[in-house]
Amino acid sequence: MTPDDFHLSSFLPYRLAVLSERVSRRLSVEYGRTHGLAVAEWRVMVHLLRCGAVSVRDIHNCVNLEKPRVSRAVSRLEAEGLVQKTQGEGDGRLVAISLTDAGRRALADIIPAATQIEGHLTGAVSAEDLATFFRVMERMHAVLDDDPEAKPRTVMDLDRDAKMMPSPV
Amino acid sequence: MTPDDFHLSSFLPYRLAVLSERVSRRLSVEYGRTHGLAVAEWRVMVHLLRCGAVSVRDIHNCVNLEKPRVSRAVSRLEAEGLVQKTQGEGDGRLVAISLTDAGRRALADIIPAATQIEGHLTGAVSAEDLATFFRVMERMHAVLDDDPEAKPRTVMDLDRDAKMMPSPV
DNA sequence: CCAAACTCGTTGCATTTGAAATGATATTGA
DNA sequence: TCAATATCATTTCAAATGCAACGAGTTTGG
Repeated sequence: MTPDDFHLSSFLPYRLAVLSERVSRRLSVEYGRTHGLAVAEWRVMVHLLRCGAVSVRDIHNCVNLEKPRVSRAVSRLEAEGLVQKTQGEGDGRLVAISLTDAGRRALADIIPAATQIEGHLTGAVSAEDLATFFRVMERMHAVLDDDPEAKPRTVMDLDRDAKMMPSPV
Repeated sequence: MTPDDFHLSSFLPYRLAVLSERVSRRLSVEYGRTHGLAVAEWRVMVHLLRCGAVSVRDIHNCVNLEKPRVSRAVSRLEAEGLVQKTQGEGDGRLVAISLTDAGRRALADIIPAATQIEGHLTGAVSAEDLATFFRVMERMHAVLDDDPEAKPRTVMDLDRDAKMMPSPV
């Protein structure tokens, strides 16, 4: 365990960061060039497509973005007419955020391109290896779930992955 | 391929980003709390441990950090006495950056802890699955290598991973 | 009924960030 | 030789980031 044997390029956290950042950048070239979106805005819009009118807090709890970041992303999207904010029904604090038609059109444009990029990446490996890949990712998440020093997963990520886990009693 | 079927939580780039960020954060709790280091500083130091006295450009080319970020990380490390800068020998532009004894001591302290965290993550899966995991990562990198829109890999990452690839003619 | 405690979205503020510009040095080519 | 070009590290500057604080609204408990 000599420190001298330690290589950054074979260190798991580093390798994850490098691949993730590279993939993320490649993707943002796509929706950045075509619609001027940044990562936060992309995540917000995709979430809205599935969940309709939701609050800032809800988005924050689902797509791994800090609250101020969601708030500002929504503001930008509203300024570009891709999203609309309406005062919440019962609770006066909540804001109901939803896609506009223009927003839906933008997504209809971007999602196929995003899916295609994902397809290029996943298409290079067998279905079996890909399944193993995601299983390993889930195992690592599970390790972090048990680590009090790690930040908890969002409900959404947990629910999604938990479906593949043995039911926790 | 209806856009409505699109789930963020099963989208590869998103999943990579979430896991990577979670792992990275967990790790930085470690070296942040014990030695006040940020990610950039950590990467710089680890690189110096292996490569001795090198230039800013060299670090930039190896550890996936923008040049200004390396420059600032080095300044901070120098201010804390973990690193020293000396004027390059032949070329007056270059700066030779190297670890101080205090820097080596700090690494001797941090690396075992970092390795342990990595071990927790990798220990949760079989060696075979882990090998598949890394192989899939390399395949995805290879896809991006062929994509003109993607940012090229650093020499170091490329060399490391290329070793596992069929020799390119 | 109302004050304390909580939750919501936003904003202030200090820090970080990266692209482009800068100043200094090296290299090239005429 | 010496201008033009290239490379190196740093700095500038505008934008992004995230923690903490805030004001507004809601719930709770006495």
